[in-house]
Amino acid sequence: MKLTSKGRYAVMALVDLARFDNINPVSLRDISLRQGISLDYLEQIFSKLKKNEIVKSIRGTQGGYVLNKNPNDIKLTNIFNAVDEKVKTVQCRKESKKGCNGKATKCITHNLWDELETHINTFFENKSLKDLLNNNKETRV
Amino acid sequence: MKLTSKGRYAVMALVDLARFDNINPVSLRDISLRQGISLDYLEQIFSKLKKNEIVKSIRGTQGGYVLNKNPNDIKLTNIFNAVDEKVKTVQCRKESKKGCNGKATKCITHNLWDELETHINTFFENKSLKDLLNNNKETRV
DNA sequence: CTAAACTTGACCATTTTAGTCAGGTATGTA
DNA sequence: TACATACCTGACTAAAATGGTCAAGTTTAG
Repeated sequence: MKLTSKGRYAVMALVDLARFDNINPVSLRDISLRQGISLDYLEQIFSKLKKNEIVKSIRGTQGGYVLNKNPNDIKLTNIFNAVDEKVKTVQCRKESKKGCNGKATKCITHNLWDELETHINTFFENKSLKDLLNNNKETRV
Repeated sequence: MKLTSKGRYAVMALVDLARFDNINPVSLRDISLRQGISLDYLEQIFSKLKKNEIVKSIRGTQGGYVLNKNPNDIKLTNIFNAVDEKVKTVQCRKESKKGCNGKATKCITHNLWDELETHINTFFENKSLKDLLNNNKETRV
């Protein structure tokens, strides 16, 4: 059970972005340098963030990315959904007519995994980019 | 962010085991049939559960596995640790002298991932095999 | 003495991850 | 108008993790 780097980088990059975009659009090159994330990889990530209307892009010299919403309205859920970081605890999904593992009934631990999934997702839904900014200011060296 | 089948199967198998081992040792073949998990794969899993003293084995005909503790004392944490299902939200670990991503300081979202890890682990620490048995009886069809 | 069940370790195909690479296109500035 | 900077897109890939299988045992009840 681990977080993929795509999800982690997306959040790191957005926190970085949120700290600088009051002044100017922030270029991926700057984020890449500050956060130590490959530029090419960042481009993939931001392409998805843009499709999901979390950021806006400004082309040309002095261009870059800007947040498309208030940091308070960008939840971790939104970010993770955008980059396909999904919480999956069960293989067996609702769509399937069968139960779990090809059985007719739900597997005996089905409720547990549902509960776990909800538990994690709740955490993501309650954390916004704003929270991270505040948290970061407080604990920053 | 997904649960691996090793962790999921381990819990399923133990719940199954807990329901039947009052009478006799339970053979992996039976669990395999009831839960639809490959016998060979179950053997790998139970080898680890045994090393971690969660189950005991009884060899020979009519042999099988038995719980080694009270279901109330077997937490999800114990099971997951046994089969190497670990919750990993950060790459950067405490042992490393460097910060995250080779930087000198902690990455800006480090606290977040630590918090998430704690959040998930708390869930695992508070759930015992006994809870699952009860829950299962209540909701079983 | 033999069948049922545990034990161990090697092996492997597939999928996912975590990127790289190679080309573009748009636009502000000199 | 040139050109540097930055976004944009899609193909490609090495390495790791996953989810097992296979083979060859050992132990013990009946």
